[in-house]
Amino acid sequence: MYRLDIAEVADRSGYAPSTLRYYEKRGLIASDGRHGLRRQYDDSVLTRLGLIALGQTAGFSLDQIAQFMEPNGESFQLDRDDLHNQADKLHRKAKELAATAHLLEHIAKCTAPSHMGCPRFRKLLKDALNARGSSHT
Amino acid sequence: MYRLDIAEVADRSGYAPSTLRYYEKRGLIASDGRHGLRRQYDDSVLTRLGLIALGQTAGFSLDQIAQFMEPNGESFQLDRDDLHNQADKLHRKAKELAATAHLLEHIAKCTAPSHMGCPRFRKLLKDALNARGSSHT
DNA sequence: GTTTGACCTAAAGCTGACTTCAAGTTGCAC
DNA sequence: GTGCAACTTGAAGTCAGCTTTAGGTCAAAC
Repeated sequence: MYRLDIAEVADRSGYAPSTLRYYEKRGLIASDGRHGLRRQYDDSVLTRLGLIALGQTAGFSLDQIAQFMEPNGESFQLDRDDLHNQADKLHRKAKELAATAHLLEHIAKCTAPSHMGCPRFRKLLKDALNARGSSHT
Repeated sequence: MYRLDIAEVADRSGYAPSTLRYYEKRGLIASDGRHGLRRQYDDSVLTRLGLIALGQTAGFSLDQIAQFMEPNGESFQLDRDDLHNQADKLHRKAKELAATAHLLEHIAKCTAPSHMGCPRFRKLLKDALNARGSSHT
C-alpha cells in the first residue's frame, strides 16, 4: 500500500497525467487524497490500470471496462459469456485481417500488366463492395 | 459506360448518398454531370468505390487511398512496398488479436476463485502495462 | 518571502469518417 | 401549374479517447 503521486503513476503505467485525470472523471480509477493539489494514489491503481490496458487491447470500450470493475480496489467482475463473445469477435477480426493481408500480398506479387487485368483482383473488388452491402442488412 | 444517378450508385455500392458527396469533396470520386441538381455518375465509379472499400478493409485511410488512385477512371497506382508494409502490419495485428482472444478464453476458463488469484492472470496484467510503456519508446 | 515547476480546473480542441440539419431547388406525375 | 419526393448546399454535429489551453494554486528550494 504505497502512496504514489500522479507523476509516479504516469511514469509507471505509461499513461499521461491528463489521461489519468480523464479516467478519474470517467470513474475508472480513483485518487485517494491530495498532497496540496496533487492527486495521490494507492499502488492498487496500477493493477486497475493494468486491467484497463488489458481491456483496451481486448477491444472493450472504456464504458465496458468501467462496468467490469468494482468501484474500488483491485477486484472486478468478468462475465464469462462476455469474454467468450469478445474472444470470438477477436478471432473473426484476426481472420479477416489475415485474409486481407494475403490479398495485399497477392496484389503486390501479381504480374498482370495492370491490376485491372487480373481476374482475381477484379473479383476482389466486387467482393469488397458486396461485403459492405451485406453488412447493412 | 452507363450513367447512374446518385441514388443508384448508393444502392449498388452500399455507400450512403451523403458518403458519396463526402468522398467527392475528398477527391476520391467524381460525378460527371447533373440531371437537374442530381449528380450523375459513370459506372466506373463503382470500380472506384470497390477500390475504396478494399482500401478501407485493408486499413488504409481515405487520404492514403486517394493517393493510390489516379484522379480519374479506374486505374490506380499501388506501390509494392506499401502493400508489403501494410500486409505486415495486418499480419502483426492479426496475431495480436488472436493472442488476446486466447487470453480472454483463458480468463473465462480459469478456475481460480478470484482472477487475481491466478498467477497467469497477474502476469498478463503486468504485460498489458509494459506493452503500453514500451510502445512509447 | 519569493521563485519555480509541477500540478490543478473547466472547457475547448483534435482526429477520421461520416451524418444530420436547415433551407433551397428540381424534375416529374397529376 | 401545383405538389412532392428526392435531391442540393454549407455548416454543424457525432463518436471515442484523449490532449491542449488558459488561468490558477501550491510545496519546496533558495
